Amino acid sequence: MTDGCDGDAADGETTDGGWTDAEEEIMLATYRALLEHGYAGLSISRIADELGKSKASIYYHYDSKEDLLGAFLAYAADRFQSSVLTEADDDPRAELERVVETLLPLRPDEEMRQIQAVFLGLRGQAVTNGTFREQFTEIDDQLAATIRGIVERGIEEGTFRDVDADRVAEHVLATINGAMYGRATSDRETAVAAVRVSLSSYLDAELRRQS
Amino acid sequence: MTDGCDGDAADGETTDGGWTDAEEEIMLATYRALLEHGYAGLSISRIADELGKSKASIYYHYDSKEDLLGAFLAYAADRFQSSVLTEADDDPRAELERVVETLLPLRPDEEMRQIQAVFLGLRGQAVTNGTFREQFTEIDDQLAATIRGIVERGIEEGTFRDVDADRVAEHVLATINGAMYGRATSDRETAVAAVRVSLSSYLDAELRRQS
DNA sequence: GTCTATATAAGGATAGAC
DNA sequence: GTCTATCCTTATATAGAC
Repeated sequence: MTDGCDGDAADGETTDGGWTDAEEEIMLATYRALLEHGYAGLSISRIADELGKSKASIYYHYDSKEDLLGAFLAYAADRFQSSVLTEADDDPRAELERVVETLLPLRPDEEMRQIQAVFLGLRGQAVTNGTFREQFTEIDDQLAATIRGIVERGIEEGTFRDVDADRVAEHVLATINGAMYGRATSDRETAVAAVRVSLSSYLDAELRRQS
Repeated sequence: MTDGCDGDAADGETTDGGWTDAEEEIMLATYRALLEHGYAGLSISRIADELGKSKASIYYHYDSKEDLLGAFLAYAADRFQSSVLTEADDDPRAELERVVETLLPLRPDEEMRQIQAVFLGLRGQAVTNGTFREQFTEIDDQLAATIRGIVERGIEEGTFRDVDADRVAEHVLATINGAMYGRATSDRETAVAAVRVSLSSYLDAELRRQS
């Protein structure tokens, strides 16, 4: 990578993360290009068009397309994960429900639909791209840890039964991912609602104290 | 499409489906090319290399790359679905477990891993490709119907409780898809086993008669 | 940091011979 | 049905001016 997450706070850097203004503009242009053309149709030319600058200016900031895409995935993952971690400290069951609603909203707004579409478009490449694969491994690891943490807290507080938190977390994550994936790659409109209902009743049955 | 699923049994057609020998060879070459280079690296040249023939010979059979890919997805879906439908008439709970084991094997052989990798690589394109999207909608519809049918049979036979078969089916499908997807696009090796255990205990709790 | 111009390769697709 | 040869477009990436 040309630049990216190094610590030195050079001029023009924004408050969050380690992205210069120019780099962030390129990331946003990449996002728009992905939305319009999908991963298969993504090119440096397209990104440059969205950016309103020349192709060469992109190569000043990133050594190659691969480099740029790696940086973009890190950028997107960062924003994706922080959107999930916006949680007040409710009771664990409500917190769990809010994580589900965040990742798998019953009525997603256009922005969420787009973010997930872009994300899943990239994730499809992880089948054959090792760098992407590593990054999505980390993303899922962190999501699973978040869910597991909530379940563990519920157990400690005595709100939940003494279940295997890891199993529950993996089940919930897989179900969310599967429904998210289905929503983004098919037109089975009623599926998500059915999964949401079933997932909630599963969690109630699995976690509620009197079994 | 140039040819494909029309009914007339022209010369050179194989027993199953509506594929001529030449077309099936192209499908197999496409499969190998996808395995080696992934969707992003798939080109007519690569397919021709795998086929051992010239690019032009492919254009004799298919009008365009898009045409070829549509045919390939239909071909792959056909083989994928028939692999799931290989079920003897056990009791419904065992049949359910075998569907899960087929789609989400604890120890997948290399062939299954490859089939799923290719499949998910294509599915990633359904985010932006309407034709693919329609085909995956149909695939998921049929998988859901298969699962739902087993649950309904169990209810009729009195083996299962009177649950909402559709909800259970959508839950199971989403969980399977999510775990399959995770396996193909990340390196979280223990996740599938955890999901399998959790899914089995969910089905036991949800379906067993005395609630 | 950004531009124009360009090198070089690969892509999809067709023409016409066999 | 398959081949070679070719057209045209697009892609990644670089050089060198400003």
